[in-house]
Amino acid sequence: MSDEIREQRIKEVNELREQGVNPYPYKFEKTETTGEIKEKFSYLEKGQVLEDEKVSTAGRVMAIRKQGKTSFFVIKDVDGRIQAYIRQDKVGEKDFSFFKKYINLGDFIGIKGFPFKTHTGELSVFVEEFKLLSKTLQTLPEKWHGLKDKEIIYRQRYVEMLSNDDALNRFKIRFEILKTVREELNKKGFIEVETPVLHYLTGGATARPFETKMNAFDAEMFMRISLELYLKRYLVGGFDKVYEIGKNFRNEGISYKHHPEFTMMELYQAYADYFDIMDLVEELVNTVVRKVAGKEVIEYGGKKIDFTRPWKRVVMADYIKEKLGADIINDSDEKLLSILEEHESIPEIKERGHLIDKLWDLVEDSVVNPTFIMEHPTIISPLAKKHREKENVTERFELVINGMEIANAFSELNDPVEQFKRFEHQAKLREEGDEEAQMMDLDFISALEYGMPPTGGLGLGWDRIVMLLTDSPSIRDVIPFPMVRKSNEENI
RNA sequence: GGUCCCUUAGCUCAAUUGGCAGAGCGGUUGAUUCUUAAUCAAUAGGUUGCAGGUUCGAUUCCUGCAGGGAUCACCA
Repeated sequence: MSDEIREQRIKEVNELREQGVNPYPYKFEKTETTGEIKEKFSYLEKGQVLEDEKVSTAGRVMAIRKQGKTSFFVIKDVDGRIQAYIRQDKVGEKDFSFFKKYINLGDFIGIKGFPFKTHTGELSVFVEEFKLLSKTLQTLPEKWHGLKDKEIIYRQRYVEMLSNDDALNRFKIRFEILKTVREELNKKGFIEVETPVLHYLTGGATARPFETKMNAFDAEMFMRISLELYLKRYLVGGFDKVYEIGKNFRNEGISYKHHPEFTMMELYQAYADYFDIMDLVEELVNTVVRKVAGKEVIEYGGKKIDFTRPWKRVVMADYIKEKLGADIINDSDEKLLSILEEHESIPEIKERGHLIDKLWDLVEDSVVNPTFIMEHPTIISPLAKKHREKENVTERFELVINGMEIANAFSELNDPVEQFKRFEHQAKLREEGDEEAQMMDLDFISALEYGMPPTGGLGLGWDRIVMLLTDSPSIRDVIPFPMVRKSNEENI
């Protein structure tokens, strides 16, 4: 039982304290990461020793190969792993026997020494001094297969990260992507802003919200389902280019591409239209892919996805007509419904907007390479401006990659009277039982009445980009601490 | 929420038709001064997810529950 090993470790911790050794000391002067050492001394020849070069690093002990008067061990830090070599004749009998007795897999250790390359060519650190930095009481997962139990992986992600190097790397990539996005947008003059998470009204998307309560005002509130309506208020207020990267909360089902709490970026640029935003998102995502993947054609689930610019631009109605024969602009509701029925896809709510959404769902999977799907019908786009030339459609596009909607953007509707009418239609849908329809936000209308410049806006779900760039089959693989059912275990 | 599948040692996995619950890693003890999934010897570690049922006998068959996965529905 693990308890037995745990008891053994606690016994050792107590022994250490009795010997005047703190098993959880305060500090270690770590001057190099494992990666920095590897980079700096990779040029060494087999067997070459650089006794005058001093290095100091620290990390978690991931493997120990103890021998009589010498040991090899491997330490892991955020950069990777490096081997260390300790010998009794170098550190002395007392320290060496301490190492053999008290250093276990999983412990944190700090080492000082010099670099050398073994006879088999592995760059290693020859240990002159070491310090136990933190005792682990738990056993590590199996060293060869790593951790595979999905339940532990999701509930105790830290165990996956510490044992499976690819998990740590996956999350490093996630945050490198977000960092790159910020750098690129900041370079273009966008200002990163914040908006409230708790709303009285939800809007900006069609989704069921999480409900909560604010004690101070004794008021029911919702967690935000989008960032849109508050970000637009910044434009009314005088900001030209803003963006926010933050969590949205949608009280809907979980799937390989859906998670109730997910990371959304929204961006608004005054005086721009949806074509400008198309160029911007194409450049931004392409830059991120090139920087993180180092190439423009990536592999996802064995499939090639080509991010080379320019990306395909397809009118939504044309695409659906080509694939299904349905004309979402001119066909009657009855006709659209009958086509849906042919494909055994019947929406619960038989309102035209839902029929169109359903038809789109049927063809979405056939899009693999980055593609802009354009000109969505007005009826399913309550916040988008009417198309400047065509009837019944908006200046909107969605970026679709590998059957997933990655981004959604429009020339933003800034006519307050028109916006009010669109909200009224949404309100009617709500009354008819569509819990996902948007709520009437009169303060937002009021903001528009003060005037919002012509604006191009974008929403982009970065989790899905992270999936693509880490070849992860599920969004839960790229959300560090995904939602799990409340545990029954008392001691987890 | 529906349907199907999974749950055995800390971890990764076995267990023939329903017939003594096993291995590797990890742990402990010992040997070992260039190992790298180190090696060698010894050893501890189990209420087979939980609760019932069928049976002489259940890890194995049945029912319920819990957790997890896949998929469908809703959604991005």
